Amino acid sequence: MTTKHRAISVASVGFANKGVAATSLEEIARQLGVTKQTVLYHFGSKEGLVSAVFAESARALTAELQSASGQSEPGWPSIQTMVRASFSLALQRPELLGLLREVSRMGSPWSSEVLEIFQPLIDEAINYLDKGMDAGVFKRSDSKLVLFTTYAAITAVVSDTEALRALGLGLDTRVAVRLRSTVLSFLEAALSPETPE
Amino acid sequence: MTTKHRAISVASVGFANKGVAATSLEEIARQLGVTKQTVLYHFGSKEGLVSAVFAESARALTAELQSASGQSEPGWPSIQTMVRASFSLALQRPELLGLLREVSRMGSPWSSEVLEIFQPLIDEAINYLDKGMDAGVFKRSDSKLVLFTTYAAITAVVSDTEALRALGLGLDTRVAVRLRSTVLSFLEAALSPETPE
DNA sequence: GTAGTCACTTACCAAATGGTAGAGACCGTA
DNA sequence: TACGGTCTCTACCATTTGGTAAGTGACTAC
Repeated sequence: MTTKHRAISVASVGFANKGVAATSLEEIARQLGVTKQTVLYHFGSKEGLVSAVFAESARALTAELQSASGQSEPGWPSIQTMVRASFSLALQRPELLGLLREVSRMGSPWSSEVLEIFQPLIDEAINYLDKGMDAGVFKRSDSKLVLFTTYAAITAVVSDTEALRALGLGLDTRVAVRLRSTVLSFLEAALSPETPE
Repeated sequence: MTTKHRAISVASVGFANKGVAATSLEEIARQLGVTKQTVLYHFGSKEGLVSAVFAESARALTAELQSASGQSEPGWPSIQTMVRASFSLALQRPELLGLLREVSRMGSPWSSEVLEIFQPLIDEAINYLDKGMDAGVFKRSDSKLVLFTTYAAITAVVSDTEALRALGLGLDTRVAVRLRSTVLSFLEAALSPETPE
């Protein structure tokens, strides 16, 4: 892997965990085993590195979710598939969701730049839900806020780890599976037209 | 209001919105109309200011929620009361929830210091839910993760405003009410023993 | 063999940051 | 009037930050 690629990878983790402002070029360079100037050589400026990190992460994240979205039938099973994909992403590449949250943050200077990459995926999701509701496959509900709540719960599991710890839980596979069940129950209650029981 | 109090108030907003690292003493002082040294005089160091902000905010937040928790009967109505109180807090003092999330963040240096203030409130909530489940007032479910999901949804509304914007929503009263309904439906589905309908 | 490019270095620099030292203004008390 | 305490200021300081300039070695094309 080239230094440039490694730099993006290392910076992703730093930016996601501590935030962009609190992650210095020197710190990133040290982890790479090169000098700060080498990082600047590859990206021109810190802003250049930040853009590269966000662009690459957004690309990877959409690719991952996009590939999951085409895999199963419309209706409840495909929702399960998407949620499962999101949670396995949360465990395997937590920094992707961490960065998503960093950019979703109030007043983030990169939000417009990055979120427009996600716009198609978001629109697709909302459309999918709304059409499902029109067709009677899903119960009528507030699709945007159902999506937002799901987003919040999933990103929280990688970002709000201290809150999890305060509940006596750590971020591991078992907890992730339990939260996945909770989220799926929420979605089932919000979307399932029959009352199962 | 004294300069010290105003400093805490101004710093709260900065820390909640941009993060502690990205909010400088000079910036805070400028908003107060004093010099940086005046701020340092009152708190000794930036770390001192940070501690004061977190301590004061944690105190205000617990007080607010504590007072709501004693107001209504055990069971479903009291959950409604708590959720309503949280949402009105989100609209009226968003920085309190923003700071809570800042401290819940992975690897936050202040988490232990602050979250232990919340520990009694958290324990009380979990206990409340578990007892309700034992008594059959609530459906048996994963109380900790139900609480965590609710926390995630509520804090997201003040912190992930860019994500809300990407959904075509802004943070206003109407959206907050809609999200509150969504959260309450989730809780009702997770906790209500009878299947209403 | 030499010109050129790529990846990286050392040597600096200006600005911003948190922090210290000391002095002046105000205020109640003796 | 003098005194101690509180609050704020000006004047510095050391460190860290992102960034520039210039150079070195390796590898390639002609």
